[in-house]
Formats: sequence, structure tokens, C-alpha cells
Amino acid sequence: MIKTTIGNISQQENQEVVIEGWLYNKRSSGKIQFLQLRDGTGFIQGVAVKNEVSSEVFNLCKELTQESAIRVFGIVRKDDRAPSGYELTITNLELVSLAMKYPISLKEHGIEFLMDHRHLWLRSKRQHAILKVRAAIGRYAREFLDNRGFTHIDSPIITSSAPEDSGSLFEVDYFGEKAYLAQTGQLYAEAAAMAFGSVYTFGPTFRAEKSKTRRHLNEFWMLEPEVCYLDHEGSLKLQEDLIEYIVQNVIKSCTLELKTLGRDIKELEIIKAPFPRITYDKAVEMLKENGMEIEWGEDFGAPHEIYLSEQFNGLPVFVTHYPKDCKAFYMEPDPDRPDTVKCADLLYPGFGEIIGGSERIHDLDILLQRIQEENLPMEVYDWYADLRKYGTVPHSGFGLGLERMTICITGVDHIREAIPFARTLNRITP
RNA sequence: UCCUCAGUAGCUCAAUGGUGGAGCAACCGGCUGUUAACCGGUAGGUUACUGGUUCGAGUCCAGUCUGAGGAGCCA
Repeated sequence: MIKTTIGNISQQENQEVVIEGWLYNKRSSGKIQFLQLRDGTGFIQGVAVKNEVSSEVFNLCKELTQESAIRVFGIVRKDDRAPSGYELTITNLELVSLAMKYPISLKEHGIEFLMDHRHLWLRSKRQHAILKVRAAIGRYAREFLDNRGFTHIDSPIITSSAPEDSGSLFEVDYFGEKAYLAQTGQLYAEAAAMAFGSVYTFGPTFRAEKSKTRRHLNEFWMLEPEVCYLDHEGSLKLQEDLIEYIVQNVIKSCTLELKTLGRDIKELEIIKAPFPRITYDKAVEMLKENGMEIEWGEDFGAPHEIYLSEQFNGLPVFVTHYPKDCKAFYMEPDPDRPDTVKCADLLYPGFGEIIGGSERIHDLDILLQRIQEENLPMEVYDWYADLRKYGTVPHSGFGLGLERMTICITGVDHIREAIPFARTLNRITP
């Protein structure tokens, strides 16, 4: 008798094993019961035949309710009728706990109902697959950077200042003083980069925007690499290598999950560096040629980004050198085009922006001038300006949205399914 | 914040201004290969809330609440 998991079941063919899990679903005839089991690592069907098990076990099968916790003993059989290729011929069954009437059936449900039951919805096949992919993305992102000698630095979540002049910060009380939940770890990453060379932060960020779209969360996870002595072009190379590494490894390790999600693998296999690059100027030109309304100097809306993202044979595209008025104060102006900055957004086909990044201003005077131009409170950026006083160097960084990356790889249509417990405009529970 | 739409059984949805129904889930029974199994039966309702029009309102009108889709903001 071997204790095993469904994920490893192929190694136990024709052996008697025990699986500890839950009843996902059940179908029965008078003398045969099909138990759909799950244990967190996968799904498998257990078959109990009346003549081949004790009457106690067969009757217990009949009593089982959806999501009851059970310990299932059986022999692993290869079976072409099974979606995963394997079945379990049940020999014995232990009830760990009988589930009460389970609210989520396998039929259709509305999104409000499902989000109200998110704590249970996580158990369903599709949600399970999405979150396995999300975990893999985070794992490969860290692996890629760790392999390149990056140091993982945690930036604070409670901060005293607003890095960008927006009213999009969640306010918290900090011993009687106003503080805010971080909407980026970038400024801290820049400080750490000057100490460690290449760093990244990876943590939750918060935006108090009353966004109501399939692309926005009020709490989301962001990977923010920051590298000293790295210019704009070097940053783009790092970004495309990172995306390629994540996508190609997820294809390999999450085959079953992507199949569950009905994802077309071919669309993912072609995601390999280098990615095409166009300037903002060129992008505006393309949009105008397509008859879309846009004037130079305006930032792109969702329809613009989607259109641009789909013009490059299924590859993500870098849009570089935006007008400086569209972008954050800390971005390095392009000496050849001082009205633009050395930045890039990476637009994923059919989705839009998944990365935003730039070379940072490293010159103290230019930084102070930009802070002034944007009417930002100078005292807030005191320590940030310090980084330009003591051995300043050119450096670049970017932010990758974990949930957006998850959408692009899984193909799910709404970002609330790309995070375990979404925080959105109308939802803070469960 | 703006625009659009919706709210009826636990869930997903029907119901011309005229006796509120079905499928699934639950419960009882049947079936030895089911893949959201199937078949028969039972039970299940303050039609989101408040007010109005009407002989009569789930249905029409006004307001409120809740949610969804889209826009803006961005990762």
C-alpha cells in the first residue's frame, strides 16, 4: 500500500495506493459508482463495482456528498476512457468528513455567486488550473532573475509618500499619521539597486482607482526588476528574455492545466525574443492609418493598445519613446527627442500592456527640474534625490503585472480569476 | 465618476397587464462504463426594497439598493 498523489499516479500503475482528497463529483448506476476525486494535485476517477467491494464500502459510496473528504484505496489502472489516462479501481474507502450540501454545482453559475463563494470556487478544475499557472509564472520569473544574479529585495507596503502624483492611494492610519499602501516598489528598488547592482521586488501593490474593467484590480502583484548600468535597449532585451523564459517554461510544466483551460499552445510557442519595437510616433501613425482617433501627445486608450498589439504576427510589441507628458516624472528624456522619454510599454497580443518600464533619470539637476515641472512635493522625494548625489549611474527598470501575465498565458477573460482572492471596486470579501 | 443592462426557487433561466414554470442541486426510487451521466417521483416562492398607476403588477412608472458589461486611470 503506497500513499500517493494524483499528480504522481502514473508512476504507480497496477499498484494499490491510497489517495487523500475530496469527492469532486459522482455518477452512479445500480451496481457501479464513478467517483470523481481531487486531491489538490489533480483529478482522477475512482470506480467502485458492487461485486468487487464490501457492501459497507459500496453503501458508503452512495452516501457520499459533493466535496466530502475521503481516503480512497484502490489499484491504479491505465484506461483510455479516462481523460488523464488513468483510473482507480476502488478497493476500500474511508470517510474523513461528510460535506454539507455544497453550494457550487457543476452547472452554470453567475459571476456574482461564484465570487461570493470564491473560497470554495478555488476547488473547481478551471480555477485550480488558472492558479497553478499563476504560481508557475511567479516561480519562473524569480528563477530567471535569480539565475542572472539578481537579489530579491522586499519593498515596504506601508509608505509615507506618493511616488506619483495621483489620488489613487489607499490611506492608512500610522500611529496618528497619514500613510499609504504602496502602489509600486520602484523607488525602493532603485535604492536597493545602487547597493546590490541588480535587484527585483515582487509583492502586492495597491491602486485606489475606481477601475471597472477586466484588466484592473485594486490589489495586484507586480514584479519590478531594477538594474544599474543598464540602458533602455538593455532593459528591453531583459524584458523579452524574461517573458520568453516564463512562457516557454509554463508551456512545459503546465501542459495539463493549459489543456484544461482550452488554451491554444501554438499561440504561446511563438512567444520568443526578440519582440518587435515601434516608437510612439510610429504607433500614432499606424493608428491614424487605421482610421482611429488619436493625436500626437495623447496617451493610448484600450482600443488603441489592442489594435497595436495585434499587428505583429502574434508577438508582443514594445512601444517606445512616449511623449514625456504622458509618463512619470522619473523617466529619462531622450537627448535626440527631448519631448519624449526612454520608456517602453510591452503590449501583449489581444490584451494590451503587461509591462511598463523606462530608463530612469540619473542626473540630479534634471530630476529636480522634472519634480518641479510636475508640481510634486520636493520633500517627499528627498531620499530619492539622494540616490543621484552619491555615485549616481544610468539605470533602468520595469514592472510586470503578475495577474495580467496570467491572463495572457491562460487566456481567461477577466483578471478577477487570475488572483486567488480579487480585490475590486465592489468586492473585498471573501 | 460616466454610459448601458440586469435583479423571479439554493443555482441558471422562462412567464402577452389576467391561476408564477422548467432544468440542475436536495430528498426518495431505478440503471454495470458514466464524463456537467440518464430515467421516474417528492419538496422547494415576501418575484431586491419603497411608493405609485390599474378592477388586477413579476410585467407599466418613480426612487433606492445590489451586481454585471464598457469607458477613463494603469501593471
